[in-house]
Amino acid sequence: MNSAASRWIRRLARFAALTLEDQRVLEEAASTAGIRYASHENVAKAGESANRLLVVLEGLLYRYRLLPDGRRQILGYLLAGDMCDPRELLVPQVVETMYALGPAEIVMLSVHSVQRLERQPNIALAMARHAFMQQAITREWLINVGQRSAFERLGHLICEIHERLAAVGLTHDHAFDLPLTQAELGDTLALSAVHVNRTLMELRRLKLVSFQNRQVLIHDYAALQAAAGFNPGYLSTHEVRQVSLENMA
Amino acid sequence: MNSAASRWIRRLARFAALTLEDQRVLEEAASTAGIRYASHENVAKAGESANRLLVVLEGLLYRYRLLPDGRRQILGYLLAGDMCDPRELLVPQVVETMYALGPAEIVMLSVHSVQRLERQPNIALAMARHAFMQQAITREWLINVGQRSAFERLGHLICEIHERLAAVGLTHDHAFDLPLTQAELGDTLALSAVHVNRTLMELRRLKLVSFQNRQVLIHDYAALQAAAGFNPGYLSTHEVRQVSLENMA
DNA sequence: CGTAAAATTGATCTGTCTCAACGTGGGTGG
DNA sequence: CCACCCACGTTGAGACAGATCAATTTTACG
Repeated sequence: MNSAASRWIRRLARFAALTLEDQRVLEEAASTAGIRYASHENVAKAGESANRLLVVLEGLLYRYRLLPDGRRQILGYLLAGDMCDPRELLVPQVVETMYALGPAEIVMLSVHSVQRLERQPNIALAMARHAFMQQAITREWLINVGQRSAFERLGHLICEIHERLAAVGLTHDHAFDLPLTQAELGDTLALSAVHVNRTLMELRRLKLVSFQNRQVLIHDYAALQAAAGFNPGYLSTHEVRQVSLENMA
Repeated sequence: MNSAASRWIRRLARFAALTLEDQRVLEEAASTAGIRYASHENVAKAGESANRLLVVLEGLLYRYRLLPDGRRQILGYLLAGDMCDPRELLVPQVVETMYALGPAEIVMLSVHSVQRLERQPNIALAMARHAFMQQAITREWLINVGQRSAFERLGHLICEIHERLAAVGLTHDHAFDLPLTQAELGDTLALSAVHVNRTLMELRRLKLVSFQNRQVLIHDYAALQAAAGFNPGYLSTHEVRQVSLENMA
């Protein structure tokens, strides 16, 4: 299974068991709708009518909000395999926020196409759980920005991205590509670019992570997780085996 | 219409037109499931199995997360008429976070009961849109905590709560009850209680808002909204008339 | 009334921001 | 193929919003 829809299927399969038929339907949806390649451009602007649902096959998009005076907050990433919440189609008039990106391969599903997908119970369940996880991520970010120090924030974000990319096979031995600027990391974590820089150096100095040439290299994942207070539970909604095991101990 | 379910119905009606039959079904769901009254207590703890859906008929609950060292972030409020996202029932094992409250009147809907509700298309739509709005609120909070000053944050939160309470008839001429402690406001806005206090006094000094005896009094709503950069668009998912009008101008 | 929680006030400290300069690498046009 | 350039990263110094610590007053309530 190495088609364009491969990562998408792989991501959804983490949230519900998908039959071969389900997978075929997903492949078809991905190929029917036009594939678009975009680079450093807004994909969907706030205020447009929301009649297409975005799926990311390759690359990284993010959603952000600009305040009148230029301050910016990045609200979430869509990594390869991620898709928007089907509920966005229930709000006819406006996309609440905007998207931008590095080079990426995306699919815009029509309302009709989404309806067909939702007729497959497993797919519907997987999409709902995936959307639910994205909500959990937003909450985690709120905790991050609200309560954690710059050091913890950055470490936590790196752990999260690592887990999410690992789930679709985009990490190789605790290393992965991250085409983000330090300024963009700053707008994600509500830190100045300067302070992101200093914090990254601190992480490197402590031999936890290095980030150079858009490549993240985690040297000591356990220590990083501990230092950042990272707990991956919120990223998987049904693999709760660890928790159950703990409860039995 | 002044039953216990009144505010709930009123809230949902903002997101989709409800027939009399729909309203009857909601009333029934609210009365069938046991009504519980709780005060300063956790309603649902993280880790419990998620087999009931919470509806708030009266009072104020909030969802929070505690970090190991005692830091706390409040993640969202459930005001009178609000309910949890039906998707929470799709994650069988754990409630991701916890709830706590002031005195409140709540309903715990069974899975069965929720399924019956979702068989009514209008209700299903209203619930989905309501849940979608709650997501939008979380994103707005992320922007709040990430980008805005203490002064703006507090003003923004007050505006938001005012709008949400007004939607269910719990404001009287720009005044409303808010049974929150300054420390709780701090944990909501990621500020120390001391600084919340000082900021509240600043708001009062500027004749924008006063907050005394758990009563909020907005003296100049227009000026407050302007000072806080508040735009209520994210609270209503289908009343987009203003935007349309702007677009035509 | 008494007592504990909440609000208020003052003094001091600090994480992070801002401003400003400088280094660096990769793409582009001459 | 070189020279320039511009976005990005790095470094230093100083400033400030908000935290922390520590009283003191006020309010809610049994």
